Amino acid sequence: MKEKAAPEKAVPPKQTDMLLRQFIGYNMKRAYLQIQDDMAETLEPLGLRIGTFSALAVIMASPGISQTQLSEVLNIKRSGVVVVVDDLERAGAVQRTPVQTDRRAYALQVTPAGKALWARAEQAVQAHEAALFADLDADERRALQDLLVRAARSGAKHRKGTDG
Amino acid sequence: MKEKAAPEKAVPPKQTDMLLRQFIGYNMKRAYLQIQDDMAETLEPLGLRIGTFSALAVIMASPGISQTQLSEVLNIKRSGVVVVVDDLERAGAVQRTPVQTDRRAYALQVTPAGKALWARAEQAVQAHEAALFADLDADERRALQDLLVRAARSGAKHRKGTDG
DNA sequence: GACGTATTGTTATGTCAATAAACAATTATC
DNA sequence: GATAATTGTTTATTGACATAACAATACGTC
Repeated sequence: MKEKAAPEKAVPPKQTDMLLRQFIGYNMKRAYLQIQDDMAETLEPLGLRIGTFSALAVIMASPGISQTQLSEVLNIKRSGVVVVVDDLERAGAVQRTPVQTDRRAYALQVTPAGKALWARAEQAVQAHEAALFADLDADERRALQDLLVRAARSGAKHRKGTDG
Repeated sequence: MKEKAAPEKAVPPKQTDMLLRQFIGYNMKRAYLQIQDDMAETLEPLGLRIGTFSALAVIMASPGISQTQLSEVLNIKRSGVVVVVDDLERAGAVQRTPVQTDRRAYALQVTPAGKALWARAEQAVQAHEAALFADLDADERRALQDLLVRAARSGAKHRKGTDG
């Protein structure tokens, strides 16, 4: 069920993605897609997707946050936040609370059920990452975290001049 | 032009994505999206997208490769390869060559123009990554590369059991 | 207080990359 | 030689976004 007829000369000894492996972007993409797929599988039984999981985390950490603020933290547009919050509200995990000082805005709150859901989700993802990165010891995992944060920062800084 | 009316109690001192920063997946996503956007900008003047750039690299490294094999290397479906190869062929960078032993398949070849294009693209992306990761020294970049490869491998291994 | 402007959340629509499903032509297998 | 599998392709669908317009509300200035 693998190679059969097709040109045998192709895909010889050496790796076919040799020329791509030199790039951080390529390796980052491969790692990211792997992790993302696994993460989605982990969250699915809890009724969460990556987007709703992330939003729930932010609202947990910042109760009363507005949808506009949430969109800035998550780096998506306000219109995108609507469907995410709709989803979380439909699941009973989050509530749109009126803001006294501004009747346009909602203050987002995590319900008790939402807090319980977050506890389960956080634990599930922690366990998942622990299993996923079993090959990396604690030091290596810390190093990876640090390098990823710095890479993102570096990208953001570099981007400042060209994204406007 | 940033925060104004909205609930001041929200987004207090601490980071609103505190609960997410513990996860490698979150930091990976942020870094990846940064890099991907920048990469697309770098390739655009050359008439390439990330997908076509990657395909060109693989065909460079494995002349005569078939579209099915290419789809396996790039981790996309055969139907997705069609548009990528169409694009590269339209640009005159790649050619679909008939295979003697199998009249269904094409052996993909990079044209002279395609080789020149690859040389320019490879150099552009190398320069781009050098600038993008200027904050990381050579050792750190190597370490990041290594950790990303191992993370992807770890994910793939972990996935073996659950993706069927 | 009244005016124009800005902001919040929302809806509708588009985009982009990728998948899924079906297909004709060809090849492999028994 | 009949049946099954494979290659590349087309068409339709998905998902996760962005864009653009909108009503309701708030702000800034006179």
